[in-house]
Amino acid sequence: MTLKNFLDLVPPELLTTGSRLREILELLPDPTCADLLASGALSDVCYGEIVLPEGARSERIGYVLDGALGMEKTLPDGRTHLIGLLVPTDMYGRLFDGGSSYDLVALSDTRMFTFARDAFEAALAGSPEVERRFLVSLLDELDAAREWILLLGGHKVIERVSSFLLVMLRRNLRSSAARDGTKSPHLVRIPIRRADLAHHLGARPESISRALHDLEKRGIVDLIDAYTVRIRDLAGLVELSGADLLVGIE
Amino acid sequence: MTLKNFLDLVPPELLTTGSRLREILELLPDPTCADLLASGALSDVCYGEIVLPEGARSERIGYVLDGALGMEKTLPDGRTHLIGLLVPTDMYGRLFDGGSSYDLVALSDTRMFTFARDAFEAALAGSPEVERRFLVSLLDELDAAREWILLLGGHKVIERVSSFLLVMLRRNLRSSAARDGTKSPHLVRIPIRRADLAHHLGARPESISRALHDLEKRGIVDLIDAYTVRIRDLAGLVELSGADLLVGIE
DNA sequence: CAGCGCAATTGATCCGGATCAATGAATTCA
DNA sequence: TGAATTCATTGATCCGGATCAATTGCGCTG
Repeated sequence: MTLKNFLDLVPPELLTTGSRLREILELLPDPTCADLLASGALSDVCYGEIVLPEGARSERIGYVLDGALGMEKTLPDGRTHLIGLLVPTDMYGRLFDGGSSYDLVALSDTRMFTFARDAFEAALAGSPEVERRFLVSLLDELDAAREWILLLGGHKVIERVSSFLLVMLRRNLRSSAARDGTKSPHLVRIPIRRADLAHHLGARPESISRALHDLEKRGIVDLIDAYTVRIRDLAGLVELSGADLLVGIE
Repeated sequence: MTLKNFLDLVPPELLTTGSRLREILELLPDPTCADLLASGALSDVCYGEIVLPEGARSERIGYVLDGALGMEKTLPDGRTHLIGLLVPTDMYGRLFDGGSSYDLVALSDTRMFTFARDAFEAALAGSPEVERRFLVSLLDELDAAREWILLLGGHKVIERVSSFLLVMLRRNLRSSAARDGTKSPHLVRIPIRRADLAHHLGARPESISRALHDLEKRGIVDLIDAYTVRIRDLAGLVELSGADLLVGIE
């Protein structure tokens, strides 16, 4: 696998500013980069599959291309909690350290590109510059977690649903940015099922459904199908979300 | 300020395994360590004071000695959300990067020890070993954020209050560990006011109060005063919290 | 020591969302 | 093509916690 092959494989809109991966790849000296890509491989999983169990030290570092992965924590009494969501352009795999404290589960059929962990670590170790870049990507992750906490802080379900749509919209914009001056109507794809979304937002599927249809009745969104929403009134959505999740959407 | 003076100043129970600070200090070569400590200073703030406003690039790195700081996000409509809590042994100050996306606010009268940011960065830059250590401390922070998400996922207020008490208990134990075989009765100090705690747990002060007194009626805790709780039935508390936040206790 | 002010607690009421139950839409399979 | 399965949606009811309104308790200050 060469850098060129890789760039062909990965849809270009997934390698723009949204991700640190491209920056990292381009900072690497040729031989290191080749080593890293040589270890790369495509991987597909189906809904419900456990990509990486809690505590396991992953031998592969992954980059989500399509679909969605959930960070899922299982409580002793058998219940589970979703504590995070990985969508295209997100990476997973804990470097330089033990396993994570949650299962990584596919929340829809998902395609990933994975690298060998040791090749990745070698690449980072070889360049302080790159390691610094990786550190910043960790800070990003921390921000994402904090944003999630903020989202969960919205007491009413409709607030949380609005915030969620904005988070998703922003991610879409970030990854498909740059090209297409054609101000495409704000289409948001919800990559997971109602039950999982409800779970993620600390609510029940019925409440999510009602909230979405409430938003539609208010003229703020159109529901295209269960997994697709068109945003008609961005300002109204922001208003409802209460938060400043607008950041990054002009 | 020398290493010895510093260690005298800081209560020893705040420099045990709970914190990465000691590890970092001890890894540093003497001159670097001296430089770092030379830049150190004590700092006290009162309830409500803003330690570090959103977006500001802090010139000092802080280490909380006593009290509590809150990471507070202000929404455009004026409401605020607490998205994190810093208690003794926690550090703050974003290295190698811009400001954070939240205000840092004192939630009680708080004492910190602070270092100059450039001295701290220089110390890290001088040693990959130390930088690696710092990276791991970031991973810890990420875990803490995820734990908080998990806590907020508990739907009932009594679950969240129970989880909160367990989180606090564990932190106490971590920092006062090692010495005192005298299994002190599990005393938990709540370092913040009811209103802030409620805010933090996504509830109202009245609900927090009722939940705590409910716990007392069930014989699970004794309420010593508004800021102190004795845990009588740890297993019962864990049971109620639903989560596995027991990790690290006993 | 009395009075003030703030925070915590307790009480009463109301509403959002969980829960229980049923229907509708879409996909799979015989 | 029709039955079975799986989700999403809609409807009805109930409860936990928000909200509104006092009351209690404690540290300060006059």
